[in-house]
Amino acid sequence: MAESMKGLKRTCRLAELGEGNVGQTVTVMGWVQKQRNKGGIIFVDMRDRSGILQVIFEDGEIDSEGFAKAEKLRSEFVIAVTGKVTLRSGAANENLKTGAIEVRAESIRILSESETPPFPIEADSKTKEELRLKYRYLDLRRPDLQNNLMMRSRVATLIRQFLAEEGFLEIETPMLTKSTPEGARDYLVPSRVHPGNFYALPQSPQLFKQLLMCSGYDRYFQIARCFRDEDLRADRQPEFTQVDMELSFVDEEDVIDVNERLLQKVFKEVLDVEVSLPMRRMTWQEAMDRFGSDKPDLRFGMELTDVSEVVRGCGFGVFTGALDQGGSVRGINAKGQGGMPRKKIDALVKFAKDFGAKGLAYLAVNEDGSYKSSFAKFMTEEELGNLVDAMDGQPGDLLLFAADRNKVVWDVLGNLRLELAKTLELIDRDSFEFVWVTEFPEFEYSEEQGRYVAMHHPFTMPMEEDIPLLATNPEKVRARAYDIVLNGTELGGGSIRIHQNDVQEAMFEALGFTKEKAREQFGFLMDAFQYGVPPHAGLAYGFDRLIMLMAKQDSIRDVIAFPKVKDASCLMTDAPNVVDEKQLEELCLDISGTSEEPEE
RNA sequence: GGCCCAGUGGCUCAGUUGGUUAGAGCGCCGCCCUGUCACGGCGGAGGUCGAGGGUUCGAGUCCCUUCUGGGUCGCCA
Repeated sequence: MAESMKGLKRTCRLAELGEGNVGQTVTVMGWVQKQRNKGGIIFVDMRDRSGILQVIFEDGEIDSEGFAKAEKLRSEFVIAVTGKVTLRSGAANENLKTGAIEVRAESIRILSESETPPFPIEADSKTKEELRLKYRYLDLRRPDLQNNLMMRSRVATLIRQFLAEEGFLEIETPMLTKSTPEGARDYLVPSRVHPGNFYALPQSPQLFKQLLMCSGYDRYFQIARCFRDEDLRADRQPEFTQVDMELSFVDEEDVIDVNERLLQKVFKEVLDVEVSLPMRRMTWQEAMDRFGSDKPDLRFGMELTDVSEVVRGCGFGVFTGALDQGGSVRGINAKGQGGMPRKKIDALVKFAKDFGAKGLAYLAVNEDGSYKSSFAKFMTEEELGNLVDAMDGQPGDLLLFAADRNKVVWDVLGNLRLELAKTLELIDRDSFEFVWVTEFPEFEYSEEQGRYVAMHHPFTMPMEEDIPLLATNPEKVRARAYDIVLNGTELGGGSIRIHQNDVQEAMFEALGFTKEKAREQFGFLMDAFQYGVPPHAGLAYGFDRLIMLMAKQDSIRDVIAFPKVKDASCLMTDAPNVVDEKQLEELCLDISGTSEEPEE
């Protein structure tokens, strides 16, 4: 039986009470975490988003009707209790923020009863995510998710506050916009008024924010929802949130400066973590050479070493073959892992193959200075010695080598480095290592499309000295693009934008766009640039990833209220789902070719 | 689309070389208990072993297919 809360007003949240409130009469409301009935005395732990508070019902102190209600309380009932805050006469509970006090109930109302929940509502849940997502509204009651979402709100507020103080304007851009086939797949929305035509949900507000610069808004930001119809990962959802910004009359240093101060403030105020400025920077080339990744995790070492010159001309065909093809031979030194059993090494080889390696050469330096190696027989003692020296191999070390095209070598060793760090527990979970990665390549070659595609996007300004290479040597062009990387995760990225027509045309040409195609897709932007465009630049953060890292979670699902699962469906709402025939007719959509329909 | 992992009472798990009636902890239900807070005591209910097929005298266990969820590669300008 649900009672009304008429005439009652909640005094405060549960865990906002403390020893300073002793003696006050309060009215508290919340969920029953746990009822402990000792016979003539009943303890009830109440829970809300602030925490836990113990309420005590003592026979005689509360009337018999009230005591009877307390007896029937079960987990997740919603109750209102009026009573006096007192110091506990029994032992304090040191595990509880409110552990020194309790509320002695004088009256109680059961505002809502509850079925037994399908899984316990508690921190550090061991329940399968599948079930928790089906009952997400219950999962969201758990303290860890509540803390994550409260942190998320706090960070969003701080970002708004900081950027407003820095002169940024928060401006919204459309959700229903135009499909741009470059990049990720779009989510499409059929138009009823224009049968056969589609809006696209934005992959990012990129073009609109550049137009806002054209319109003179100077400094814009938005906490924007973005959509990409690609497969999910632990850190990828089909809809996600960007902190998106764009600035006029600035260069890299201006963008980096304001963002470093933003991150410093957020980490200080939310986590009490001091981020020292300026943050480290490295070029893309350096990041790849040293860490095999454009988002290096700097919490540990184990850097890559290029041994191409050391092994050139040696007897091992795998090494020399890679060099002959224009590739490289690089290695990492797993310090002290020389005793790694063969089985584990084989697992590493398999791991490497998953990233495109044809194999993984290894050499263990035994304690007596001899070698155990998959390739020693192909090389002379001297060649081996030089190689081990180049890798700083000491007795007890395990040296791992990849030989292939640079891209494969980086990919393999970069991932191997992360894998080893994880299994060898080299990573300090409490440290936050920021780094700006700069001077990305402007293009990468797409085998699938048989042309160069923009690594960032087609409006990214090339480095001035590389502009002449656009037409002749696109793969050598470096972009004025920068990523902010935290602990091996790409937190955000941005670039200086092209604001000159001739450069933009050269870009489109390098990308294989015809004038017509460029006009068709980006005509409005090109037109806008005819009417006075300020030099501008910007950056966008993956907000979910930022919160995930700050909250020390492994998946952005843990910092998103209602996330989707791997196949982009929602276990709670069952979206996406079939729609009425009538809706399809209005949209002139014929789905008879699909086979997803239930059979019977 | 490929590869890997998982699926056994409400939850988390155990279950041997295939062999009686599939177990445990927590939760749930009932009774008892006036200082508990992982409360305690006594009693009890609750299982198509994800689904389908196959091998076998016999399948939770072996084989095939499939579903669900997770990780990852491809993909994600």
